[in-house]
Amino acid sequence: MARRKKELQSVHRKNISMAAEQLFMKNGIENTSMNDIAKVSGYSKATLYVYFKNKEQLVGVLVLESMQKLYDYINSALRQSNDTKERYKQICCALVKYQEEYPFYFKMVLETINIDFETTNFLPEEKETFLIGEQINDLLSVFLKDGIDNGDFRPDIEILPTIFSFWGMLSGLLQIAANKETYIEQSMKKNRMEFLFYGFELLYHSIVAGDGV
Amino acid sequence: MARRKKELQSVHRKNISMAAEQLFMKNGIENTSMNDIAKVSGYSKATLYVYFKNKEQLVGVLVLESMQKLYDYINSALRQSNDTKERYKQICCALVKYQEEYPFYFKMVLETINIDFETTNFLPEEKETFLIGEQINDLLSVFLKDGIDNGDFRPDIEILPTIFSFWGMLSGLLQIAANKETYIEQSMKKNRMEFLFYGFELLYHSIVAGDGV
Amino acid sequence: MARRKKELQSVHRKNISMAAEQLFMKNGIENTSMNDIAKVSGYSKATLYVYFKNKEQLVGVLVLESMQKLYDYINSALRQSNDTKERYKQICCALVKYQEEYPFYFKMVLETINIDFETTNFLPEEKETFLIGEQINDLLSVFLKDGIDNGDFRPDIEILPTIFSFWGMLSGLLQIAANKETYIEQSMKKNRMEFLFYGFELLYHSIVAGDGV
Amino acid sequence: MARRKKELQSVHRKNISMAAEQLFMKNGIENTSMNDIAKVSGYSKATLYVYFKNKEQLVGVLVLESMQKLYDYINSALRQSNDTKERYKQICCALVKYQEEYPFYFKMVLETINIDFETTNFLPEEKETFLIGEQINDLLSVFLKDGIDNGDFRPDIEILPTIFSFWGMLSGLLQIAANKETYIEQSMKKNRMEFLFYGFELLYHSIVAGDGV
DNA sequence: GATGAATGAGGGTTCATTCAT
DNA sequence: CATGAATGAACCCTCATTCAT
Repeated sequence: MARRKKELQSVHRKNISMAAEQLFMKNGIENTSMNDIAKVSGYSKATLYVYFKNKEQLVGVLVLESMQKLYDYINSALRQSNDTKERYKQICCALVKYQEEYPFYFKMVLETINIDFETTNFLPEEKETFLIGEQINDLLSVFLKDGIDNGDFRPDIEILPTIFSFWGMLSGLLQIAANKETYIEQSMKKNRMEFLFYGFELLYHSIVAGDGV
Repeated sequence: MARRKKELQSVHRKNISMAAEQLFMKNGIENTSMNDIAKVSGYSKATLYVYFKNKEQLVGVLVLESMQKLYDYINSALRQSNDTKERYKQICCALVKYQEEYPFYFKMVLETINIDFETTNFLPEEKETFLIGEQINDLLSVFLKDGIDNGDFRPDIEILPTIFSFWGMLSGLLQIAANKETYIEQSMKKNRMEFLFYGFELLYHSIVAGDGV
Repeated sequence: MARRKKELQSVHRKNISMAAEQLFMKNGIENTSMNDIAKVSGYSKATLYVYFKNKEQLVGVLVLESMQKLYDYINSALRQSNDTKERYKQICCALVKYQEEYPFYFKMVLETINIDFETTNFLPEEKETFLIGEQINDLLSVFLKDGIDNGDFRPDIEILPTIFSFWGMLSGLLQIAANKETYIEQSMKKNRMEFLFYGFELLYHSIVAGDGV
Repeated sequence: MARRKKELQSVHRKNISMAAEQLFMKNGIENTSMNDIAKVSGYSKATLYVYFKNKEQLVGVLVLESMQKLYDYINSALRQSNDTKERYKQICCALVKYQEEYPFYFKMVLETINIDFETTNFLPEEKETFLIGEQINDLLSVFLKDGIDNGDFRPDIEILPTIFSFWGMLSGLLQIAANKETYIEQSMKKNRMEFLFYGFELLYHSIVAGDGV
């Protein structure tokens, strides 16, 4: 019984958060009102506040969820193969998949996380999101080290700065691919995915060991 | 007389747009109200609408201005030297400078531009912004071609996809450097500029010709 | 069984009303939500409405309870001594004690009671509160008459108007002493109790028989 | 021209504040919404915020205004006569008049003023209200001293404690007279004013010099 | 009898925008 | 031309209350 109820609870939360997600994606967070979310989710505005403390927490939960999924994606991407290049590609694919599912949070994850982490107030969701981010970095750290050990990557690259650079660069690439899809299609002969893989390939050169790919 | 008035007009526009710019930088676009702009610029709220159709247009004009400046920065960056590597660094510095001056427009330029370019309504400013973007791309196109011709860059890179990839990647790098400054400082031993130059260098490897930098 | 249940009922009512009382004192009636009361009392919000018709009734019950206590206080104050002056002081002390315990109801008792008593709808609690008020007045009435008979009070005072005047004046005094405690301490050299007793003494003069205290 | 405009401004403020006053009196401050005020005043809700920073300030302004009037009333009451008893009665009449005009603020003035005066934030209106309160006390201080010098008042009364006691007592008396008007009329043979003057007279005895009134 | 779930109604406040002057 | 004045619409959020179970 208790179980049943708990399930119901989480169903409602899910209904609401899915409506929110959908709206955040279409219109952006700032341009999505609790009213909109209420309408789309089919609940009354007041009910939203039964399941989520406020809008901020609703966003926080969504970001956290997406972050967990991103971790899973990257984790399973790394398990697909032992070949460095292949693993790199899988990671890129994971990011593509993630961005397609959570276009909005993608930006947020890269922008908002870990500001004033020790000092100011942050929601529990924000903290957990941060921790998962750290775990993802650990995953990537191992990947890079393995690649260096294999001789696939240049031995002079620095792990952490490289990870962060890649975070920035890959997300920048994905964003431009998403935001300027039509323009890219018109000006070059590539569709979005082709463009992306061109960019991924390009970036791979930046760390690959001297004798080529 | 008519001339005089036109000059005055543009003075007022400048006063307003400068106030807006200043506020956008301090508080962000969303958190800057027309009221704030009116107060800082010294004009009445209604007067703002004499000189700008609405807030959107005011933003558009500012984006355009920043884009023009970006063009100038990149243009003069390329004139500083004939050495490919050096010119690359100058371009990076231009972007850093630009981001420091126009942190907000930076994101916008990369996100908003040329959506629905043929079909929907867009402000004249948006069109012009787009055109300057094209000119910047031309500049970079020549730069890349020169590099290939010199043997500094790999001959197999494709011009336009590379330019766009770099746009995305460099802006992603700059954004992450800006948004996670403190985190970067704490987790690695690098400050923002050191991190950035590590990233720039990394990315340079992605196009450099085989025999090294 | 029926009896048992009834007892339980009243236990629940007590639990709720005590939680409410505690919250009303800390935050005021207006700033205490049924939600707060539910949380503190340990019952669900809906259960509150099983035991009390609505918030108003819950307040009404609490006012009634406090009124009963006030009656007890005054009653026992009068039993402490046969000396008129001493009894007056004891009554004042009873009021002080009451105000300290029920700061909120104190005001309510003096403000809200017996408005539209004959005509409009009023809760049974309000009626009972009123009746206890009458009993208190009876107590005071006897006290005044005794004082007059003893020659301690001026013979020309009118009983009921005097009682009511004293109600108003003493409660006003207590309120000002409570609300401006710090100001009083700073502007005169008296703390709250010293100020109060100065006031009580002052007011005693208003009814004392000619030859002084 | 400028003058004309200023007048208009203040007309609007007056319209709004009068509507608010009326509603505050009828329903209390807490139970009066900005919406109500908008409707009654005939302005839109947004316009209210053009003329008053927020609800708090609107209340503050009203309290200040009433306080200024109270000062005027008391000041002119004291100028009406040189006879101590007569002046006392005039003051009481001033208070009656004040309470009739501003029943709501009467309570506020006695409750809210000068809490945390040095330390916390308070609106400029609150500060000014406080200052006028001080001036009123000065007025009363002189009145009491004169009475003592004349031999009309007991020489052993302490000025400030007496003033404060009277503030509390008189306001308590006025409040009870207002809140229980019907009850008073029914239980004694006095109407509100008769009851009040009985109380005023009673209280006068508390400070009058020994040989009677 | 007790409550989880839900909500209608309303709270104060902000903002881009309009329009008569 | 410049603006004081005004506002509709929207914002996030809270609350007392109800009702099926």
